[in-house]
Amino acid sequence: MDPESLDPRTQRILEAAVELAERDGFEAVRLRDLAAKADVALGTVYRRFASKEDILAAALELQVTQMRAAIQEHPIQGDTAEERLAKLFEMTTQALAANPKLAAAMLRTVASGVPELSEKVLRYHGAMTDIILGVYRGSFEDSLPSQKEQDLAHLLQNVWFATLVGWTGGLHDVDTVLQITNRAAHLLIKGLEAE
Amino acid sequence: MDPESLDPRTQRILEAAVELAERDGFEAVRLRDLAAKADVALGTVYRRFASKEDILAAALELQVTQMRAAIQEHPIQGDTAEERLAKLFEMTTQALAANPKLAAAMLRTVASGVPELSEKVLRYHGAMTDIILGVYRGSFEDSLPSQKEQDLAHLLQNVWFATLVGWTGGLHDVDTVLQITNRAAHLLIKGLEAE
DNA sequence: TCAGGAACTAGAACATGTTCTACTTTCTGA
DNA sequence: TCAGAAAGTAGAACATGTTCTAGTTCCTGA
Repeated sequence: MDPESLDPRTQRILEAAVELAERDGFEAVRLRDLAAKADVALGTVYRRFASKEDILAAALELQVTQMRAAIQEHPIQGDTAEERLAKLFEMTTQALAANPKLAAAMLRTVASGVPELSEKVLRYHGAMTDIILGVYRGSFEDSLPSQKEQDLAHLLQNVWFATLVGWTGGLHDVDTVLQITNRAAHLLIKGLEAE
Repeated sequence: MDPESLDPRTQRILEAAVELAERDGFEAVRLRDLAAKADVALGTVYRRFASKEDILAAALELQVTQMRAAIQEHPIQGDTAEERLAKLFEMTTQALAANPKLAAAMLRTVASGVPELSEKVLRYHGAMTDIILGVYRGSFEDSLPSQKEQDLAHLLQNVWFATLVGWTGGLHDVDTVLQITNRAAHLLIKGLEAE
């Protein structure tokens, strides 16, 4: 999922989608505009992607995969798992908040429930869980994570995702996203210890 | 939000939307079909609702409000909060699973991030939090809930929501939704006790 | 009662996602 | 090298969400 590994047309299509979504959101990713911007024919877009949402799902996958690589490259520092997780969520949430319209478009795609997307959504999900797990443990060595660790990673991802959805829906602001997610991390870790 | 309190045309529009979504999902809620089924003109649909998603958001709000009334009427029995919450999630998840396409359409709407929907989404959210809080406490008396109780309700709702989205997206099955949600309830309650 | 306005209706019109067609260009393997 | 396949292109065509128009019906307040 290296962007370089993609053929040039696919790369241009994804770049154009991201730019359009950044500027004006999901509806602004008009496929005629997208094709023009990427300098391909509309038919070519549809040869490579099944739908508009498929394009955005691919863009998301790409971004998350790059993020995982970046974090493995420059590990997050911190003495406790809770600290490291707080930094992770701070970083990633700020990154999303820097382009709120793009973030909303991608979250909407993940939540669309379109069966054709499940493969890509699953890969996004897996990458995100890996990241959380790696940060929690403080390393990306691949000794098998315990069931408890997996539960924690999965639950935190769910809380973060749902809270971000609330943010994109105008239910609360970015700070609230972090507060809620950190509260969840705190409580879940405490709960696991108490078990 | 009593369905009876709605004017007949609005009621017919919402009923038609739910029927179409139950049978064939979000895309099948074609507004021309919907208007025909509800026996109103297309213009009337747009006089009452801002968009297709606005209709589904209204339908969701209605269903959740009815659910809250039903639960207040017939409280969930159980000795511990954890038991009662497990029953609540079991009931509600099964109810959604009985009409998976409708459920997917509604969740997709909640996650769409369309700003115009935020008012309705907020009301849905509030009603759902009330339900969880009431079940947790074992009563709907309105003594002020503590911050901890609110946190718990909010977090559980997030986990449940995100997991349902995963289910509608084909990431896992209904049983998994319940396992994850119950695990979260267990850990969060433990975490709160340990604090 | 009735004038004026609000809501409704049928249907055209428009925007955009998606598909299809006819033709051209590029790649691939014998 | 070159024939056939695969991929690309321009653009028409179609489906459906959304808006608009013209005319009708219904309600409300003086």
